[in-house]
Amino acid sequence: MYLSLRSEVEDALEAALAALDLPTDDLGIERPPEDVDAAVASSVAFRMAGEVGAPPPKVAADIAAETDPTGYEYVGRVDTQGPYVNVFPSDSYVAETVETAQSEAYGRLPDRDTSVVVEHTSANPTGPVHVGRARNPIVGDAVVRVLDFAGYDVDAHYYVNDAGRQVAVFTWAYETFDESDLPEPEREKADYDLVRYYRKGNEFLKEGDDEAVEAAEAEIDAIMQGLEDGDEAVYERVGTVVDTVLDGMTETFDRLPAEFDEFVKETRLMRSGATDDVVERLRALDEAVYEKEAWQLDLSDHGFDKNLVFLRSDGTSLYTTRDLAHHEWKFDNYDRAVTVIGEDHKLTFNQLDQSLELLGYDTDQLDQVFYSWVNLPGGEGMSTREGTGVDLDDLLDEAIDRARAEVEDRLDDRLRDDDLDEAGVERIAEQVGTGAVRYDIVSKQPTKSITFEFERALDFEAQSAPYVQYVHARACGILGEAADEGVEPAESVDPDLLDTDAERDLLRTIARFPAAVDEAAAELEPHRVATYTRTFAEQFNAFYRECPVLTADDPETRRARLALVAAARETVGNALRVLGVAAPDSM
RNA sequence: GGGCACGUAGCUCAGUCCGGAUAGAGCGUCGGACUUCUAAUCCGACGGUCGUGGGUUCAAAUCUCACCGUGCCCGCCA
Repeated sequence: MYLSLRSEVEDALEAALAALDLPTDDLGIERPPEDVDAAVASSVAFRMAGEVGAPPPKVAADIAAETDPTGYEYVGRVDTQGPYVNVFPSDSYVAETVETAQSEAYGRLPDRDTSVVVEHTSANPTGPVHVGRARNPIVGDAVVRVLDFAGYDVDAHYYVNDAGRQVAVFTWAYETFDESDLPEPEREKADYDLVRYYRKGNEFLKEGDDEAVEAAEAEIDAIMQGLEDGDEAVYERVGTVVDTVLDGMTETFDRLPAEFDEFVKETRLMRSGATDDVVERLRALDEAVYEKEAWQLDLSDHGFDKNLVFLRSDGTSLYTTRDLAHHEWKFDNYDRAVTVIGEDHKLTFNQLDQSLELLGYDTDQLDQVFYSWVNLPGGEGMSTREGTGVDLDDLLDEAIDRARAEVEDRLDDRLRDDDLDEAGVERIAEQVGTGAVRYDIVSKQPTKSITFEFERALDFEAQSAPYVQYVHARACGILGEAADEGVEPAESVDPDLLDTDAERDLLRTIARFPAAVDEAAAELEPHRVATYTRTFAEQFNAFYRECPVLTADDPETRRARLALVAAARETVGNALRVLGVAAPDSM
């Protein structure tokens, strides 16, 4: 609705400016500050003041006078406040917003007939997911949801690194060490079970005596070579380790939840011949050089100091080589490809982008979302290999425990009489606990680094998931109560019935939701939706305070407000779904 | 040394892409509101040289340049 209003305002302003013989290329359309009542505003008068030779307020008044709302569906009154031209929405804007927002699909944008593959997480399958890695599935899954909601046809992919050196080390370690030499696993789960071998192996390679390490390295190299040569037995050995660990990790991702449509293995691109094929084409490029027995791309003419090695001197491919084949495959199968990836991969990714361009691809179809690392207080990093950091499973457990304690605490002085049983307590604890962790991460700009603080992530008060979830629960509560009393939301609403500031502010915020989705999708910034939910919650709470619904003075107002509550519930419910945060019916 | 990112209140963050209305929240501190649709809520007070300095502009947190600080990267690892 807001998007339509905005484009109508553009048309109306353009027409007014043209009628005044003024340029129409810069309309200065913006959203006014919260304490200004207009829905859309323009600072165009500043820009025209010089041209016209009159002070901005005078110019604004002239433009406003020339702007004719008739013929526009959503443009109501046009007014000025000093140098600003302010546009107020029409009655049908109000009525239509309340009506359309009551639909389950509110905010979902029309199909764009465009397929997008979103690759995210793609963490090495080497062990339990720790909090440092958690930013990727959380942001990645939110990007998937935002794009889906914005009308794209989205597939979520996890690119499995099953051909790298680390996996070879892992396979060797798994086959070499005996369980009796390992510590107890921290959890009864496949990834915790197997990571013990990986850690033991790395420790051995670091501290074992030279001769033994050399022998181990030879075995590891043999595994790498086996993969490169297409040795089925080696694929199978590696696959056993990778699949087992990945199953454990997937269980953790499911808790968030972060869901994948497909796990694409690197080895698939080796076995299919795609990697060899791209190597041939890379070698044929003008930028290809053969130095120190390794094939590389000299990208210095394209702004890269460092050569990109794509074939080792022993003839094996590198991660980036396989990733080039991987991206060619994406280009063949999708209209767009988005990768959510840590900023430490930025250089490599830019080289990959450049290489794809040299291979003749249109890399405008390729987008990346880079995120910064998550650190522990005190500047300590997190490492699977060394076993430092906070496991995501532990964080989620703790979050749910705290949420459960919170629900139980509130049980006694709970006003609402809805017979909350044990399953209900558990349901709320999981929705709130998991939601809090997820929201804490998804609500921040990915480019900013995060210092992970347990207490802050699990603060259930304002600016957290529970704060927003509570709004949804409150709306559900009112609607449930109304249904019990046999009161139905109004099907069509007389805008005059919703004319307090609180009602109008809430309505305007509801109307803006599709625009928020559109912007978040365009910029690949799901945190914008989180920012939106926060504003939304504030507006709803103001409405809740100011406007009694069930005890409103007359039946028409009651039903009109109820319709507004229904619209609010769908809006905040869908906003939470876009973020991947549960929307509880009660709390 | 070079490249990229970040720097907004004591702390955690929006706002920066696309320059415009007194720079907004939350946490913390202090003071208030539950016989009224759920107090995981709300209201109020206190708190800011938007890292520093220059430039562009009628107008700069936002654009631009320099500098400072922090992080990441600069491997025949991923």
